[in-house]
Amino acid sequence: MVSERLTRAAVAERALCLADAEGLEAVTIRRLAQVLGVTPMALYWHFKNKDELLLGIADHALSAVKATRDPSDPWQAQLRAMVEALVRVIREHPCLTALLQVVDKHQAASFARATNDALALLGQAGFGLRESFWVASYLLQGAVGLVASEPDRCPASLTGPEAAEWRRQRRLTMEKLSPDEFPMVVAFARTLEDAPDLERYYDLGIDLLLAGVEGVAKRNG
Amino acid sequence: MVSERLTRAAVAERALCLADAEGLEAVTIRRLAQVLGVTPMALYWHFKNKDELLLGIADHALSAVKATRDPSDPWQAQLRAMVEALVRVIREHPCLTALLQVVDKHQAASFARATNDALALLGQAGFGLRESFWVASYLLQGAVGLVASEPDRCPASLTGPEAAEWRRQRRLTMEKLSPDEFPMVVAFARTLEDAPDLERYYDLGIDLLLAGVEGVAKRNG
DNA sequence: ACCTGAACACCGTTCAAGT
DNA sequence: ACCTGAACACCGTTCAAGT
Repeated sequence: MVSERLTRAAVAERALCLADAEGLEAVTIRRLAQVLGVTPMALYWHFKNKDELLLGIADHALSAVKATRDPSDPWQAQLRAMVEALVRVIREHPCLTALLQVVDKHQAASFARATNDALALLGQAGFGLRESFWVASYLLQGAVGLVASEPDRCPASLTGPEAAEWRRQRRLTMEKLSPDEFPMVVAFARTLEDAPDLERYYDLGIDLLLAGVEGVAKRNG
Repeated sequence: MVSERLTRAAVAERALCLADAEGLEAVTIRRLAQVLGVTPMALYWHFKNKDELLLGIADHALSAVKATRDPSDPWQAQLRAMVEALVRVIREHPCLTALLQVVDKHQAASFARATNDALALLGQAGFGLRESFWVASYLLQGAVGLVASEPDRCPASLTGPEAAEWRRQRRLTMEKLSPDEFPMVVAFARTLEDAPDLERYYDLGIDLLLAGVEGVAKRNG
């Protein structure tokens, strides 16, 4: 690998690619150093330890969250635009699902930015500060959960044919369950033959998240 | 440690305790073997590898999910009872938040049981099979997310005083953000002085989850 | 059937040293 | 300021061997 001068940003960018391609567990100090054409210990100059490196990757990835929303729109529409922007970025960088569970997100500037916008909007919706923060967490976790539970998602480390086999095995284990004990699951397994409509999945998911906020907001206001 | 004869269940139980007390990362084959008073390789007789061990722990913990619900109640009430039962168990075993992200849940019998019940109920609510499964995923991820984002939650590895210091540091980093750029976050940080009302947090969270399902169901029906 | 001992290829991290 | 080399205490896992 080419070994130019390292930068925090360059290291984070490479690590992000590696994590999206092969899963977060592929991002080891030693492996990443090898990809960067450098000694493992070189990374410790730019990041205090592995936790800080992971935080740097998350911060780097989350900085791409940009909601195009019209401040004159009602808060519901603006909130939806924010959630859609968030889901879009997490779909582009699936390693964020693992990353956001592992790192202390509140230390990332890009996360503070998004939280701040959400808090402002939820204030308009009639929530107090504490409630707003809880609702914002619900939305973030929901967005992460949607991508993590995306139909047919398999470990990032698998190649194309391996992934197909993985899905087949998954369907088979569900189909082989006792039809007396688990009739609904067995019936559902049969629907897995056809590829799922991902856009419908995400539309429903985002609807669920926002309908939750709107339902609770109405009750409050 | 006492070294009686090992069982799959006994190993899973011990591992669950260790994971809840010190975090899932404390559950290594070697560490667990030491706690059980046995050689690391002994565990490989009962579990094919570490993934299967983690699945066993999750299955063991999830088997405690028992919703007391009245079949004559409307589906909304029954669904709420199920979500409440799920949240209760995850709160009792916080390592489930990490565990359920890592393992292939659909291979766990106790998970199939809960999924089957949820699918039946969501059918009553007017959802098709595929949609029901997506909604069930939303609820599961939501329950996990609620516990994972519980206010003031800190790494399980920290002891009492360490946890307090961790929370103090966390509040300080948020308070020190630029009040011009992040006014809402800085204002929120000040509310962190008082201990949060966890029951209000979980009530709101569960309301959000169910309001989402009810809102989308109404639109469909 | 159930468990051990030794070995292998990995980790993250520290510390002294080089330029 | 930026990076290297050697070393330490950890991992999961295999394989042959013991009872």
